[in-house]
Amino acid sequence: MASVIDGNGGSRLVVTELGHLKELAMQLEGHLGGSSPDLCKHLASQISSITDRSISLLITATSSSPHGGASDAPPFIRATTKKRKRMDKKRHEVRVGSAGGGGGDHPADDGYSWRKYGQKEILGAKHPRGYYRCTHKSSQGCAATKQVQRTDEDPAFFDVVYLGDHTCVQSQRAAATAGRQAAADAQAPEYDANLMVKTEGPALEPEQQRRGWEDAPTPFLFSSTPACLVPERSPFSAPSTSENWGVSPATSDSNHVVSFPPFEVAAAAAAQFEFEEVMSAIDRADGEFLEDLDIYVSSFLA
DNA sequence: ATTATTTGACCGGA
DNA sequence: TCCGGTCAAATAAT
Repeated sequence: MASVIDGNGGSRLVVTELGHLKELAMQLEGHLGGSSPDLCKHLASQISSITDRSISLLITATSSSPHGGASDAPPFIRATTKKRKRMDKKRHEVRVGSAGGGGGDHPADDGYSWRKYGQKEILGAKHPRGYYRCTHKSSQGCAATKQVQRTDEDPAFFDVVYLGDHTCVQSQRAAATAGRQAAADAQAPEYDANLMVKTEGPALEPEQQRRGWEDAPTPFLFSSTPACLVPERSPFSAPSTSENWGVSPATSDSNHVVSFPPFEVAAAAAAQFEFEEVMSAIDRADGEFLEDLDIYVSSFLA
């Protein structure tokens, strides 16, 4: 495969960059639990900028096609579309309390900016399901999507299902930043967040699935100190101070509910999810993706 | 003016 | 044909 790709300077560069990306990601993984959050941040930002570069390389390579022009879809796009269709999108399900802890009609903010594009009554469910996509879908082609549905049992809780990848670089930063800000701004004395996280990653290799805090059997409830969920552990969020998410050890026996800002939890979950996405995308990159790229490039040289 | 939400239409898969 | 996901025109918000 390298033979054909080598024929095109731009594509070869992308391949190099992807290799670099994977190397950095593995370094990052190695340092994740470690004692150097600054190094992690540095690695993460490097990954981010290299990804940007690769994307723009690909875009220019695709738009300045010698044949056909921009009118009809290139074979590369067609091939990938087919494959994307075949493979299941990753699904990440979270049960989270409503914003403000009370009976608000929105779930706790997860730091990403979403745009609602639909709502449906769901058979057998008491509440409609809202459909949201990333605000940067048009500007950056971000494919991330989420579905929000009020729980049947308790109207104070929502089931949020995240589908697909966040490819918008800026928003993951914004997630962490806005998150800390929101948590700091909110002076509501107490949130009740009953949180459940379930991740299914059909696109992941088995060996990749046991990485991070999602090792725990899923779904699961946090009934004590959520040490496995503190933001520090997530590669894309900066450390937050303890007063931002004070844990109340005194759990009302009602249901082992832990009190802490739902945002921090949602943001941490989102960041972890994001990291999984990046890792699997990178791993896919040197296999399937490069295969597609090779097909695409071949079509121009044939 | 632009950007977001609402809501019935539309479409594809089971 | 039914269900659920998305589109898009109308409408609201900023």
